[in-house]
Amino acid sequence: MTEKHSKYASGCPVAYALDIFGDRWSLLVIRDMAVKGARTYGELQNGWEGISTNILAQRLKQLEETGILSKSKDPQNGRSYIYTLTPKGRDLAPVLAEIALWSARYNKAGHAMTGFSDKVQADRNGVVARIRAGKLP
Amino acid sequence: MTEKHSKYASGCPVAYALDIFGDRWSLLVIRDMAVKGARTYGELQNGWEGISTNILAQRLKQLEETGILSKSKDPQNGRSYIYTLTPKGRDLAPVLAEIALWSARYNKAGHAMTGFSDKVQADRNGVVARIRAGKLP
DNA sequence: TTTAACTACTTGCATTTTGCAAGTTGTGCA
DNA sequence: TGCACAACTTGCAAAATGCAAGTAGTTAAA
Repeated sequence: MTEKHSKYASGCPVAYALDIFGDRWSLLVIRDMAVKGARTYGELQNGWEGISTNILAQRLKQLEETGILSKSKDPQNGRSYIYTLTPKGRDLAPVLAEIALWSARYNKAGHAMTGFSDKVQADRNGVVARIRAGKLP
Repeated sequence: MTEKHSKYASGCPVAYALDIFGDRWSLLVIRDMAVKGARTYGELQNGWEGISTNILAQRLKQLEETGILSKSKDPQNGRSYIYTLTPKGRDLAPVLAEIALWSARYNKAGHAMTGFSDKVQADRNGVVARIRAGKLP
């Protein structure tokens, strides 16, 4: 990471948020943790389409620095770490939910993965509440 | 533009959305149009912190291609064009609103600009409805 | 108790994207 | 006819990204 983020801070709430997750991968990392329950580096890396390992490491570091997630040693497995969303990270649930609703409306092509869109369409508030509580949607 | 978007399409709704506005500037362009009523190239360029002119042109083109906005000649001024959000673009209002709510909660530093956060906090659904209707929040 | 395998990264380098400054095109106005 | 405005385009340097390979600490097997 060369920059410390917040190059563009302007006081605008949208700009503040985009400073933190306004890139290609950050929200996907958050989604994988919130929606799919990914907790380790390996789960995040092999979870999907394919983020480069160096970019994943960089994003995890940034997201930790900005308080979206925290990192701790796995008590069960000494060679593994566990990444967990903080309340600040889990509170992005409504953002994920609204994005999913929007995509469900306009992406007529296949909606695959976890059926997250379906869940949100069926019970948006329940999904948000569960993620906020640290549970799977 | 070198890429035609959708490099990462995976069927996931979040990934679909990020293909369209998952970068540093797209959502800020949409915000300026939806929240601040920006309609011309010049208004978008001088609106804020400073997007490069070539990047702005590229983003407008991509957003037009993906159906978020449309471009037409200004009947009042032959040397100007008018950019307008489509329904697909205006339907991003809930995403903007939730981002603003999240930022209002976690960005203790100054919230400036239009007071969008305040409006959303006071009347989220009203703000969303007005943007969806093509009006200012 | 060496050896292999796992897990989480780093490093180097080529490619792509971004940002900045300057230039171009097509009106409209004096 | 000349100048200014509005919307871009172009060229190039800087930064971010992607890919492949390598490193470090830990565990588990031989």
